[in-house]
Amino acid sequence: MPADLTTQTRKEREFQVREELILTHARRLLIERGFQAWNMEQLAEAVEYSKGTLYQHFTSKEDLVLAVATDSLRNRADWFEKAARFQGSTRERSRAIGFACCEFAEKCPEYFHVEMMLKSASFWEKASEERRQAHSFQGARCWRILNHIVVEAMALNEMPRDSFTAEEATFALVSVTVGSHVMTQEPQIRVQAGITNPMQAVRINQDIVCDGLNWKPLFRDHDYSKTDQRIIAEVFPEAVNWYKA
Amino acid sequence: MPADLTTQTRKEREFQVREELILTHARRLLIERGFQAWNMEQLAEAVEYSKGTLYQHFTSKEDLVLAVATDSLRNRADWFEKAARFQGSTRERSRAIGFACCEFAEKCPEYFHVEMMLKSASFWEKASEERRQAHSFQGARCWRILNHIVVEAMALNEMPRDSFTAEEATFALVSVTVGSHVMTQEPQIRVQAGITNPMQAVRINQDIVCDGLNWKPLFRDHDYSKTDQRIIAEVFPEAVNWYKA
Amino acid sequence: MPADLTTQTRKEREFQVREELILTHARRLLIERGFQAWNMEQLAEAVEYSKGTLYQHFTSKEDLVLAVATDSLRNRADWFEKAARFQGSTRERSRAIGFACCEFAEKCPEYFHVEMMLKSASFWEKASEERRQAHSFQGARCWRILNHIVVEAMALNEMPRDSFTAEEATFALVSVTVGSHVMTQEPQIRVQAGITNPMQAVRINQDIVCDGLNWKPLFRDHDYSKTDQRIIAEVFPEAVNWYKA
Amino acid sequence: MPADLTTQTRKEREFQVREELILTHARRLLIERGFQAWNMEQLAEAVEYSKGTLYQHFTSKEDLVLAVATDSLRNRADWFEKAARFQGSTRERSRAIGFACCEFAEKCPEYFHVEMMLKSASFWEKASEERRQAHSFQGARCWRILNHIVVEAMALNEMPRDSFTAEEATFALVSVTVGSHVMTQEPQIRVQAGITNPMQAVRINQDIVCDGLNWKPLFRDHDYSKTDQRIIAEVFPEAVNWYKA
DNA sequence: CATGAATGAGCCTTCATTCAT
DNA sequence: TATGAATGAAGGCTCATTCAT
Repeated sequence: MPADLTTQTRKEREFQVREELILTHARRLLIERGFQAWNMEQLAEAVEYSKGTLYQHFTSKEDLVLAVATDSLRNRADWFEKAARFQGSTRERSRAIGFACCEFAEKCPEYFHVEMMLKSASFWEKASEERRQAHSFQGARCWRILNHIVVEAMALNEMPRDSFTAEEATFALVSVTVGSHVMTQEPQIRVQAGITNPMQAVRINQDIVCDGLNWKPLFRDHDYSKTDQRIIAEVFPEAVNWYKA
Repeated sequence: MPADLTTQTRKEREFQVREELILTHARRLLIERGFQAWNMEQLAEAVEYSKGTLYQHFTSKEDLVLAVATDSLRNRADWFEKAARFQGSTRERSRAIGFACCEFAEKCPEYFHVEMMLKSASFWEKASEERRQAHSFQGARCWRILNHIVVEAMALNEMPRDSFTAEEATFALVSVTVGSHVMTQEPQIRVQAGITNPMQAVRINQDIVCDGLNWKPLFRDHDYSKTDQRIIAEVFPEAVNWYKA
Repeated sequence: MPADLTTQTRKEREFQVREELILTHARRLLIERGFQAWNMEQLAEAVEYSKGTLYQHFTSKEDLVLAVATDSLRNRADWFEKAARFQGSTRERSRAIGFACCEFAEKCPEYFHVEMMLKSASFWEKASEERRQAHSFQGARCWRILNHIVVEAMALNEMPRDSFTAEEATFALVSVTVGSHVMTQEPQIRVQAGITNPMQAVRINQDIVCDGLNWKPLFRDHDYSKTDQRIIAEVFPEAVNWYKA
Repeated sequence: MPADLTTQTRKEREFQVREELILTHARRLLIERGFQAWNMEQLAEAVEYSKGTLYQHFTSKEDLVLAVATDSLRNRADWFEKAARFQGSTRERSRAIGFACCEFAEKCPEYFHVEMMLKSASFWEKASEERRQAHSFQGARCWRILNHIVVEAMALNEMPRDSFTAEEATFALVSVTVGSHVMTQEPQIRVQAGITNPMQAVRINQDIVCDGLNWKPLFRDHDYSKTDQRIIAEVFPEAVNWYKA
């Protein structure tokens, strides 16, 4: 193996490692303080590199934050994929995806802190085109995976196709999940709703929507505890923490 | 009646009028540009008062923005109250509240632009205690109104009480509504879900959740178009715009 | 006289005074250090105002520097105008304008330091449209004044019209003057050319060009010392310094 | 001959070649963007060497730019020398040098972009002593060549020696040339003076000055078109482009 | 000798907030 | 009470230069 090839590979590896280090610390700051309440100087100190080095990886603060968000989204899509491969009925698989959403909220809480930045035009303008596309791509992956299960459910007559389109059903599931996570973060709402286990609350809402879509077998007719145990064991063995809490 | 008392009262009236003027323009800026992309100078110009005068009404930019948000929330609670007085079954009244949510999203779009700020600790720290409480108060009003209808529905056996608690049901409705509004704003989601009428999409999701809660009469068993016409006519006569679109 | 009018006027006056103070110090820095070797912080310290105040007068460092340059140009045009009103033959009046050029170089040396910035596109982009136009306007004034004298000289047959156009003649005078000032600043050239009095050197060159244009009465046929004394006495009584040196 | 000496020589040759490569690209950047709007990184990319290598040739960006300028100046001096050897009267030879100036402006336009930097003390401080001297040396060469022709013209009574000294005459020619090039670059001046062919405008001004110096035979008495054709053919056969334009 | 990752001083600009008038 | 000039901290980003490999 030629020396320069090794060198190249090592440097690339180091570059990758450094980029991940930066992303990790940026994610932490995002979780702890949101977007505004930290600056590139502080991040540089945290990663023990200089500001200049940061800018060799990312073209702007926004570009960096978008990269964090996209990373999270990639995780989510990966979890979605794993969940979609769960052996079971379509409703059981959608349930597995529900778990994936909770896993996402648990492991990538910063995403919800960034979400609104993603709606501001000025934010996107400051990010590089490359990262914009990467983000869209991961978003589309998530949607597609869930949508395919819904389409299959309709094909198998496990969900009626006369009330809602597959897209409406997918949209309902996406909406209730995002909304539940958002609401779950509001201290006041938690008090009023008497929520002690946020993830549980999210999953209940997903069940309500699935039942509302008449996705068989209905939650109110069926005991999903066995399924849940299998999902945890087979798909998210590391998820016990939030599931038990 | 002493002259100075009259003066005082007039001054108070003028103060009120000015405060509302400021809030109106701040709301507009919030809608048009979000939180960052305008400053107190520009707001002062817009209201044709000086910056100093602005600070006689609000202790900081955050305080001002929170006041705008609270105003919106007060509107929402007011609309909820009107909707709750609608003559009809509990499900019909919840439906009226669904209308109120859409009315809110239509008339107070800035609220969604401010939402994230409301989650940042540093934001709340800069607002006055007075406004923080006012905000919480209006939030609680909204919750309570919807919650009462759910409780009543359960009392009347229009919604089963064995599957979910009243709080769970309320939370599900709140979550799906917020989530739907949020998702509805994402261009990519709109494309993927084929959404042309966002408000319609929100209301479909509310129906799905209500059906999921088994709130009778179910949407899939019942034609609500007459109810909807009545809601519009009796509660939101001015809502036609977004409803027709 | 209403109180607020007085106030207004006083504030405006103060604003003007401050703007001039800023320009004066900026001019000094430009002379001493060129464009790069000072920053807005240092200027702010020099004028004993804050950076923010600087930016209430000028939109950028470039805008400020352009304002200095335009001020100088305005002076030049004013001096040109005064010179053009000198009582005498066209050649004598052009001679008076030659004095004005020297006066300009003496009183506004920073202009030559800024000149090249004025050729960089990125410089102009950062200045406000308003100042760009003001600069062009003063430049055009200078040209016009000199050009009119040349045209008149041709009309009176004091300069032949068969060799060069009026514009060519004007351009030659402008070029030799600018070039002489530039070259005069080069220490090496001064040594090689044995220049002790730069202004004198500039004026000799102007004479050479006028003679080259065959502008009567020729320098080599005529003693202009009386004219020069009159110009100094009547047009630039304060110019003695550089003239005597 | 020892092996390492050969190697050394080859390495030296390569070093030279690389230095020229760097200078060539730096000149291009100077022409295209001036001094500020490019950085060492971009130059390194352009020459396909690393930044470190750049710094083995030049001690700083300023040092590098000065080297470019000196190179140009060396060209100018070389062209002056060739022109000075032109067979003809002194005035014809000065005419050939006028051509050389145009050739210089055409082939080394970056020199005019760098000129101002050369006046800033901070620029010179950052360049190496070696390069500073090299630059002065080439500047002096140019002056000397022209000056010798003037001296000779006076010796031969082709130019009167009673009006101006040889140095004054040389200085006038240098000044008008530089000034004409500078003015010729100003868009506004070009418009006002109706200049379509900048080089032509420069040469007209040189003629005016020579006539002003009474350098025989005068331009207005003599047809120089034959001379010009010879100069082009014999001294600057490659100059046709700008001359014809 | 060549490399290019790492550095960090430096700069322009913004804007919420204050306070003398 | 209303004003708006003045403030100055803060922050994103650049880039010439260095030096370990």
